[in-house]
Amino acid sequence: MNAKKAEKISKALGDPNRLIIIQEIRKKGDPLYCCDIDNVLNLAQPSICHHMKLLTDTEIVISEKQGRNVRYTLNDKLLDEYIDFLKCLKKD
Amino acid sequence: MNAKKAEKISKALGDPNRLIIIQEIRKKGDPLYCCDIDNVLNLAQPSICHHMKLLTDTEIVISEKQGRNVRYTLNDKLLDEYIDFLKCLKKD
DNA sequence: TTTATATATTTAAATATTTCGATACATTTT
DNA sequence: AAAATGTATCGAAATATTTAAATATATAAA
Repeated sequence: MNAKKAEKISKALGDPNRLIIIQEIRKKGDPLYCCDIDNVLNLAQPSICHHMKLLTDTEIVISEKQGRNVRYTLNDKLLDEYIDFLKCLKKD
Repeated sequence: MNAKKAEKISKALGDPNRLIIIQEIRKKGDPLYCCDIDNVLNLAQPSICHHMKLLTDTEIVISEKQGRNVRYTLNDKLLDEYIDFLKCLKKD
């Protein structure tokens, strides 16, 4: 992973609401719908939508349209690549 | 590490200049002075200072005053804790 | 096919971040 | 003690991010 990508992911993770969203996806066992987040976050629907867009744009969260819902899952592979980037920042 | 701390670190890493600074500290073998960064970054001195403050506030970078210079090193321990936090976001 | 539900987009305001010039402070050198 | 050097702070402008109201779109249910 290059620095630009790591920067984007860091930025995506650098917000309290988005961290809660990610933890919620993780907690739910994975597949989670947009509306599930309404219950956890004290935000208007467009705000949640904005955060979801940010997370899916970086691909750290993957979205799949399912009927009129959207199903979200964590991109474990990309998370691993991000972790590897961070490990490289330490001594070899 | 709690989410609040992880958020701060993510935010600190979510900037191209700060990532360059961190990579530069890493590249240099570790101890690096503030003025070393002038050569790498196209930023005014107060801007660099601002970024260094942000990085040291989160403790991801450690500063030690040495004469009229400041010596910077990476906090590998905290980086590890951050990595552990990220690992917990994945499936157990 | 009208109505209801879930999500997305647009627009605008509030807030936060980034940047730099001016200046201050601390230490070292002369 | 004065000058030089390295870093920090203040204040302000430019830019980016976060938020929500209004509205749009897409699918499902009635």
